Amino acid sequence: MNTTGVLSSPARRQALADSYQAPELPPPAPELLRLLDLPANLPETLSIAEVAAVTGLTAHTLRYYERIGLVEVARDESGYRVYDREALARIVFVTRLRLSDMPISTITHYINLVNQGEQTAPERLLVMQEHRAMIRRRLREMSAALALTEYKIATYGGHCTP
Amino acid sequence: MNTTGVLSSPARRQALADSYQAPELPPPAPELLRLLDLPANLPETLSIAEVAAVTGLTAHTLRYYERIGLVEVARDESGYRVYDREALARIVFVTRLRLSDMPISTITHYINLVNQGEQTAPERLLVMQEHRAMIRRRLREMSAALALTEYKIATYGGHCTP
DNA sequence: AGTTGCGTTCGAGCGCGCTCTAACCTTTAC
DNA sequence: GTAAAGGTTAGAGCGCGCTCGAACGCAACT
Repeated sequence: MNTTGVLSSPARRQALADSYQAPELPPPAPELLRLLDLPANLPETLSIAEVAAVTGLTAHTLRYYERIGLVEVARDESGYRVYDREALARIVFVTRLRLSDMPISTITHYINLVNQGEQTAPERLLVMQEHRAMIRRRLREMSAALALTEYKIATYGGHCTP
Repeated sequence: MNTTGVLSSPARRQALADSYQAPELPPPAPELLRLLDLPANLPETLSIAEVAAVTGLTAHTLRYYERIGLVEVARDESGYRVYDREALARIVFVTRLRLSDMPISTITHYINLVNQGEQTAPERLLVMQEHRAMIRRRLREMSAALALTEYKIATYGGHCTP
């Protein structure tokens, strides 16, 4: 039973699904890109299906993220998850880091530092600086691979010699 | 017994290892970057350890790549692998594609097309065009993640809200 | 001749990041 | 009332890309 009046009604679910496009699974990256600028007209709290709809993650993955301690999610009287703005922000943050291939272990470490308070700021800075170096390296590698791919396309098939 | 005179002597192995830096495993990406411009003074044929030294892959991985059909490698009289220039080029090519996160199944498919001859050029082109689109998407995602990381660094730690 | 080290094959194992199943409960629609 | 749709947990399973172990062979050095 829902006495708070904030849980998802079918109409609301439908509206959310419509306004953010139902996630079609084969190409997952486009809807993940939406994360980089989330719509501002979101309700105060969201159900797990709604978070899944706006983030492009599956409900399974959201439960998994909670299980491994990446986010804490409140429950209603029936035990259903209730994602508030903070929880959603955390999910979005984690998803962005995942998009740049930060290992979950590193994200967990970083979030543990955050939970420990402000005195861990220097170590957090270090984590992010290392991550920046990794991203830059990967950007270089991907750019080189893009050049190779462009070359292959330009030569229309070509052979297996680089 | 080695009657060809091309197999690795300890001195040659040493020289190769010296001239290309022994691979130190914790950060694997730097030596993989070397692949993007291989040194030109390579011998005609290489042993598996030598290929490992110049590519940064492990001998285990090289055997694995051969096992799954990504490359064919000749043997000497004792059954040892002998990598000629063509095999090395293939390994380098595969490694570049892997660096851009092309799945091994796609690489296998592409290489099968190459082995089937010139009439598969159109399909190969398609494969590469799709791969290019994937690389471009990933470059955008990584750039966005870089921006987030720079922001975190600029605000020195910050919170878990993006 | 013996030791050391690089090579071979086959097959199992592993770490990561999900992904799914089973069994069960709550809410909503008809 | 009943069925459908969505939620819960705990735990197993999976696909990928290696990675490693075992048992053995060959080669070079001393």
